[in-house]
Amino acid sequence: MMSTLSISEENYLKAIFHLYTHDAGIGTNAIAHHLNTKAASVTEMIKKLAEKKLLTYEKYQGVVPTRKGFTLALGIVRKHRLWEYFLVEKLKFKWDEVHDIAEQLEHIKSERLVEQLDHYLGFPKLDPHGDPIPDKEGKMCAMNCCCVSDIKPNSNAKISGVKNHSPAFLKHLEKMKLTIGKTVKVIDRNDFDQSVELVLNHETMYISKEVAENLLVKKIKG
Amino acid sequence: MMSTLSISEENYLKAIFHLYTHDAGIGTNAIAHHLNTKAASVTEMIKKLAEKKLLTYEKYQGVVPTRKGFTLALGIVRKHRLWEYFLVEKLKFKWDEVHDIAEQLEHIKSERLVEQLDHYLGFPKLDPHGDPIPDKEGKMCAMNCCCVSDIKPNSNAKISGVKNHSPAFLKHLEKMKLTIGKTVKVIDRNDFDQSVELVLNHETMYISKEVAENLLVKKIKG
DNA sequence: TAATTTTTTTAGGTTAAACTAAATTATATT
DNA sequence: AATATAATTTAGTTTAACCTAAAAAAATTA
Ligand SMILES: [Mn+2]
Ligand SMILES: [Mn+2]
Ligand SMILES: [Mn+2]
Ligand SMILES: [Mn+2]
Repeated sequence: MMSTLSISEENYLKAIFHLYTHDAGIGTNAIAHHLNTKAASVTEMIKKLAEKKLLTYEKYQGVVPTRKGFTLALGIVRKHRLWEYFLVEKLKFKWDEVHDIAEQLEHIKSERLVEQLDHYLGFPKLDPHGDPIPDKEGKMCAMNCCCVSDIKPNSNAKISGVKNHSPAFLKHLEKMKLTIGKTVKVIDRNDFDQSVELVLNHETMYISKEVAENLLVKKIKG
Repeated sequence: MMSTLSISEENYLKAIFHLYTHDAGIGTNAIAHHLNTKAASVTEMIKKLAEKKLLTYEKYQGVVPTRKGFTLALGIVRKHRLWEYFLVEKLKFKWDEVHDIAEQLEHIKSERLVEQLDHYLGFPKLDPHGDPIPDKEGKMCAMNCCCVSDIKPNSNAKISGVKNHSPAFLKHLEKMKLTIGKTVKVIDRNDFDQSVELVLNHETMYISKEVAENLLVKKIKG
């Protein structure tokens, strides 16, 4: 009744899910770029997923995930983030080392495994990068955050996540001690290079435009 | 330099390793049966693995794993058994539920992951079925065990493993409380049906020929 | 609107891993 | 030794997932 998906199919579904939820247009090229394949391959796979009612597709009109496709994608994201949490909290990996391994682990097929793992980890709500972990029903907490570059000067904020997940960026943040949970005060934005001045642990520091745009925070009163 | 193996290649290597170390002849048919494929598919794969110097092969003469192939196979077995241990000890799976999941997990590619997992688990020496877990260098403890049917009457023995790993057999053993570590006294073997009489927890019980042949024990003095 | 550029699809091929059926080699039986 | 049986290999297909190059459609720009 529920023919099991191949790893490729799962990866396409997940890519479409991500593009869909990040509002970005879900064009054939965008999907191809996201998966490191070519547009022609995407068109083929899209047809197969449409056959399986995981998304709706009309030629040249792009795709939209169906309820079923969306739910399946959420399940893969759930696994990915639970495994990342496991790798960091239990196996002592750094937050910049876990994504590639989770890309493999997310395809392990066993409902029991996911539920037991979730239980074992204490039903975490957020993964090591601050991304919400969907629960068994696919529900996850809303992330009302914005990037540092959108914060008004002279306000306090708590670091809550990253937009860019590249190891290079993550390592850079860690070196600067800009890790999740830390509180910062945004002092000012420099018009010349869009760098941002802020205070972290009572010390003044400057972060580049690139960092400010990819570091997510939540405003806090004060 | 070390082209990474596909999941299929890994499964063939592992099957050959198992047949090889259990003395069974490594015929094309035996491998095919072990992997649920057909002999023709085996011949093809064998050629590829021989190309990669993971085994030696001469037409109609069968195969022998090379040092390199043997080492790689050991690495997969190591991962399989470490994951089984993890599933039972940390995620509270039963010993009859872990094999299929470990069949998937054993193919996750990350040296770091295996070493961290091993460390996290406390470098276990045996998996939930009593099979030895190879260490990082491929060394594992020798299992000087034999099946209950080979034990002389009136001797004590400790349950140390299973020959048959099927969930049905494992569940059956658990129901009869014949679990690893338990001590039993072998009383007698019945000539009529080869069933074996033994004492477990001060109670007399009979086990069938099939059970006696697939339950592994270590003799103990007394 | 017409021309140009970009995006998407189609057509046709490749590769890994499977399969069936037929041919070949090895082993066992008479 | 001749024959029958079993194991193995070869030949020829299939399928999923990719690819390149060309065609078609859509979006931009002039
Ligand atoms: Mn990730
Ligand atoms: Mn993450
Ligand atoms: Mn197993
Ligand atoms: Mn085992």
